[in-house]
Amino acid sequence: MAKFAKVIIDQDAKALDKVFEYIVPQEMSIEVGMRVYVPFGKRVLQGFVVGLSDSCDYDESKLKAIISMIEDFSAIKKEMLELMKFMAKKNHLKLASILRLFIPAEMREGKVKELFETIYLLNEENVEKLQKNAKKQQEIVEYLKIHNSRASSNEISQYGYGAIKALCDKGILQKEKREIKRTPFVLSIDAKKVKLNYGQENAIKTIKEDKTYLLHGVTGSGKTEVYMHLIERALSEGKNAIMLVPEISLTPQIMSNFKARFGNNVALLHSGLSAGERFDEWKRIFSGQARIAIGARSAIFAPIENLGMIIIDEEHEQSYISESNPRFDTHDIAEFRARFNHCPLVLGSATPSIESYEKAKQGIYQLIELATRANGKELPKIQIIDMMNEIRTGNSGIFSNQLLADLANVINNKKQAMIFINRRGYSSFMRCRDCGYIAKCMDCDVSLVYHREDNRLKCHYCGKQYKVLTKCPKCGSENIKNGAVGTEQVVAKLKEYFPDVKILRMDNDTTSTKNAHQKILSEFKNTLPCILVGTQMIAKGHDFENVVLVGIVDADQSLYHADYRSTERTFQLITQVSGRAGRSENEGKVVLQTYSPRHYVYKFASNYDFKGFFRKEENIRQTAQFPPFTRILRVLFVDHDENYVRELLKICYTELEGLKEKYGDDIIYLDAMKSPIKRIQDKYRYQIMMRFKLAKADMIEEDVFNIVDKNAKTSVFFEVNPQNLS
DNA sequence: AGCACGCCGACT
DNA sequence: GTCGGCGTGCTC
Repeated sequence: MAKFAKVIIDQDAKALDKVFEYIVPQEMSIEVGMRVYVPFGKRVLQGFVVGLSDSCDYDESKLKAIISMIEDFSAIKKEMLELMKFMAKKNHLKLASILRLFIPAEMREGKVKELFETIYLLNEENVEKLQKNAKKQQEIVEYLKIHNSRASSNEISQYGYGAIKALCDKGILQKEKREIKRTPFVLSIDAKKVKLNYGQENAIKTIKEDKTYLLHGVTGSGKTEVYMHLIERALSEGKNAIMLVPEISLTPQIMSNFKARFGNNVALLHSGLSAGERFDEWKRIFSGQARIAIGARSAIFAPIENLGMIIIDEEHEQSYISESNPRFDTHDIAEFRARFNHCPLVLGSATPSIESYEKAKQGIYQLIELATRANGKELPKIQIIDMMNEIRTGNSGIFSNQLLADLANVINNKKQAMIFINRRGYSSFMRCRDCGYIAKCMDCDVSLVYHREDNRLKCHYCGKQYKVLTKCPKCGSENIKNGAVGTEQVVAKLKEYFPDVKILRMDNDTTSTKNAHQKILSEFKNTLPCILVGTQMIAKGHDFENVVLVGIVDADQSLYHADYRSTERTFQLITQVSGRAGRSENEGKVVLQTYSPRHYVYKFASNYDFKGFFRKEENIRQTAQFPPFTRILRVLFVDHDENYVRELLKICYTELEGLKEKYGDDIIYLDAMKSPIKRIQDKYRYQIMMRFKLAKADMIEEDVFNIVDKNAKTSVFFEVNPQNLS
């Protein structure tokens, strides 16, 4: 029996991000991976046993003993402990925050953040008890007075735990637990058997080795059927599988297909599950009752042993990169687990990411192509409309004459159309027409977006809501209005042209509840003629046989974003959206409206020429020295205290500049700046952006981590090849 | 993260 | 003097 245990305390603080050692009581049969209660200072905390040993590195006389085991089994399996080490090194994350990804929130005592939130209420009667010199406390009270006498704990935690506690003791603040409810998802089941074509058969035969495959299949080529066969084969060999899909395409259709095929062998992990349901699914996987885990990003952490197949569908999707809290790329995790289990990893997409396709080109991944559609149908024709030309000929509206004519045609034939808009809310600012003032969020340095249905202004970063302004706070003018077009306005305009036609809207606002999503889609399915207006989310996986026209209102939206991936994203978007038209015997058409019709992305996208696009884009990235030929590292400093972050930024930057001498032109770029959104949730954000050549990238990264770690007391986040900068 | 310790300004 | 706020440091 081992005498000492190495324990990681389950607290997300930088100062605690190390291994603590404890004595294992003689009668306790502790195993690696178990969760335990340990004495820590004056408190009792939860911890993870990550190692056992007969010797200890710390002063033995100061060691305390483990109090008890939380469960009598190892919640963290060996593979996951290895994964923890890998992630800590690769993404420079705190150990406890990684371990938390591996178990459901339900299991962690009092930490079910998603479901509970502590709210502090101001008790006006006791305010006179405030002491004059208690500045922090006064600030808290001020803050609450401005915010309707209520605030969540993370809104006011900046003022210090001590001050909050003092206020609670005096009765000036009252604690309240608020529950956030979730609604479960309903499944309808219908099984389908499809005959495979040659390409599909070939793919299945090829995918069997311990390596990574890139499955490039045009829209409608039947990738899902390939996935099912691969999973089936893994099961028949006594092995298990994980399949990842983007959250947005976790549609009832896909889920019911898998449920119908694999029954109770499947555990579905999606955001619609309540904490309890999620825990139940986790337990089914953990105990081996469920052998297939299907879900969004976080399902890659499912405690499945003996993996025989890992699949990432729509591998190019942004959502596979976690952009908050523990930041990681799902591809890396999947790669790790596949190699650990010696099984195939399949990355599937109709529009692979440039990164992945480049790897395939270099032979790191094996490329498999599905070039024909399973139903043998042609892809819909894409017509590009030059909107500048429309303006020149006197049409300054949202819709081109061509699109209007095609829509009229669709309606006459009692068919359906989808109108795609490239962004939610569509920057509907509230602006003063006299002085130019724009309504902004108090805590985040961004403009508020006007939402018509509840007539409110919302911050898309922190979710805070404000009443609509009737008077400009700056100049007092009453001439203050919301500008620009959004999904709502497109619907309103369409109603003017086609007053008798059913027009549905689907975006983040109309689908805040899970069932709303389904309701809109089934209404669309059953209405002829009908127009569905929506954002990104109508681009994914829904098959509607009566859709014969897809309109892309403003394709350029994602194009001129200051982001090296924006062209790639535009290509993906167009391909994706176009795939919605003409799914069955009806011939489809796509009308693409743009203000820059000569941009190369439209030429390639309208011909469905992925390879041509890849060659062009690859060339540009290579000459401009962008990923995948270089690596971008963003170091983000976040803190309530602006002076502190700025000071920290300066110190780190100066020291990082020293690396230039060491690495010469392996460092292409280094600069320090404010984050594009300077403040989120009242925390200031500054960043250092670096770009370096691949050859020495790992070494440079390591040095950067060390330099920043040495200087920083608070939260610093590292992101490799960040997606969107905010 | 959360708790103790200790310094320092305000006030009976 | 002493009460209590707030910065600092430590937890196996």
